[in-house]
Order: sequence, then structure tokens, then C-alpha cells
Amino acid sequence: MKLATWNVNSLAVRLPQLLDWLQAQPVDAIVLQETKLTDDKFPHAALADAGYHTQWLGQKTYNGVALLSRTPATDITKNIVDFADEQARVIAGTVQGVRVIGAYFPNGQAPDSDKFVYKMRWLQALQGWIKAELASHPQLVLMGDFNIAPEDRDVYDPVALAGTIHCTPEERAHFQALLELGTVDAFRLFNQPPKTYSWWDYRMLAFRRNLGLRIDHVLVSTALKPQVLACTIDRLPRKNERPSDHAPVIVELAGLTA
DNA sequence: ATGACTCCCAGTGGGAGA
Repeated sequence: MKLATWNVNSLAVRLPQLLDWLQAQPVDAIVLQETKLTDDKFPHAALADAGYHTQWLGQKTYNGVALLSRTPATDITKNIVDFADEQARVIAGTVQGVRVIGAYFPNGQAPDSDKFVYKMRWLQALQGWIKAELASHPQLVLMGDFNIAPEDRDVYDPVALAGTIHCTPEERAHFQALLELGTVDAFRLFNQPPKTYSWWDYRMLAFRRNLGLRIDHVLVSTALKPQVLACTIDRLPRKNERPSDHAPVIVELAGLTA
């Protein structure tokens, strides 16, 4: 079973690239972030033609998430249960017995901003909800754009970026808290090339210079950990014309087939 | 370099992203 996450930064713009990518990487399920589409504009028919059932939660201009799966997802949940949120950031469903949670974590803008306060509240609520989800779904994958670089090795210049957004101790503590609930960072289960990132700024020729951050993650519950065969970041779509600023992350699990 | 790019909604600029 292959799962993936990708912040597409506008599905209206990136739909052709997504369809191309799904042809090359026929994953069993993928979660998308920053679709930036209201629900009425979601391109479910094009994705159905490509062989995917889709669940989505959209809004105007910002955010928006979706869950695509080859077999229908069940027990769909939208946003964090019991956390009032006007922003469309989470979609969850059960796919082939695995609880798949796709999330677009708040950016936070700057540590002294109101948006950072919201990010902290959101992370706290997520933690409580994931704890409950893990209790009822031992086989769980939480993946998406976390907007957190968990360690210095996930950042192109840890000295210059120390304490800035994505790298603050508060954000990193929340990432650790998610691990302590009983999950592992699938990417770090394997030897990885150094300086592997999932996001590069559009400016500064950042991709060409590999000035990136690893902020898109796949957390796998401890019950699923023995089944993780691989976790990779696919840089190829970042080389497209008009690319998303994020690259997809793929995880492969053994022993789960449709 | 307090920049740079790309998206959106706006509308002939500005906010947000990360």
C-alpha cells in the first residue's frame, strides 16, 4: 500500500500536474493541501476519471484539503473534532483499514503574531484529537504539510533560521508531542540523503540551490511501524513548469492491499 | 538587501504563504 501527501498550492493550477503524477505514482491514497477551491469547484470528476474516490473540504482563496483513494474512504471526518475552526485544514478517512489523516497545519507567519497564537491553539487541539483517534484506530497515518521543521538537519541554514517560524522550540515541542502519542516520523526510519527537503521558496533560486525545509511529514502509528517499507520525497514535480513550492512525500506499507 | 516568486481576489495593488 502506498500513501502520499502533497501541498499542491492551488489545485486549479496544479490539477494537470497532479494527474500526471498519479499516472507515474499510482498511490492507493493521497492527501492534498492548499487546494484553494470552494467545495463547488472541486474537480472530483477529473479525479474519478483517473480512478480515485475523493473527499474534500474547501474554502475560498486559502487552505482547502482533500483525500483521494482508489477504494472509497469511510468514516470521513472534516477538521479537528470539537475544535471550532473557520479554516479548512483537516480531512480524515479510513482506507483499507488504515486511518488516514491529511492535515494542513497553520503557517504561523511569525512567532510574535496572532497567527502563531492560532497555530499553537490548533496544535494543542490536534494533539488531543489525534490521541483519541489513535485509541480507536491503532493503524493510523497522520500526514500533510506540518509547517514545522522538526530538527536542525531539516533546515538549510539552522543558524540563520534559529527561532524563526517553522523552527521555534514551541513548534518543535508540538511535533515531539505527536510522536510521544505513539507515532514515528516515517522518513527518519530510513537512511536518507543529507539535505533532503520538501519545500523550497519560489524566490532566490532556492530549489536550484537546495535552500529548503523539510516541513511535509508522514507520521505512522507504532502499530503500523513494522510495516513501513520506505518513505521518500519526490523532488521531480518541483522541476515542472509552474511547480508547487512543495514536493510530495510517499510512504510504502507492507501487507495492506486492496 | 527590508528584495527576490506565486497564488488569490482584486482591478491596474496587496495579503499570504514559508
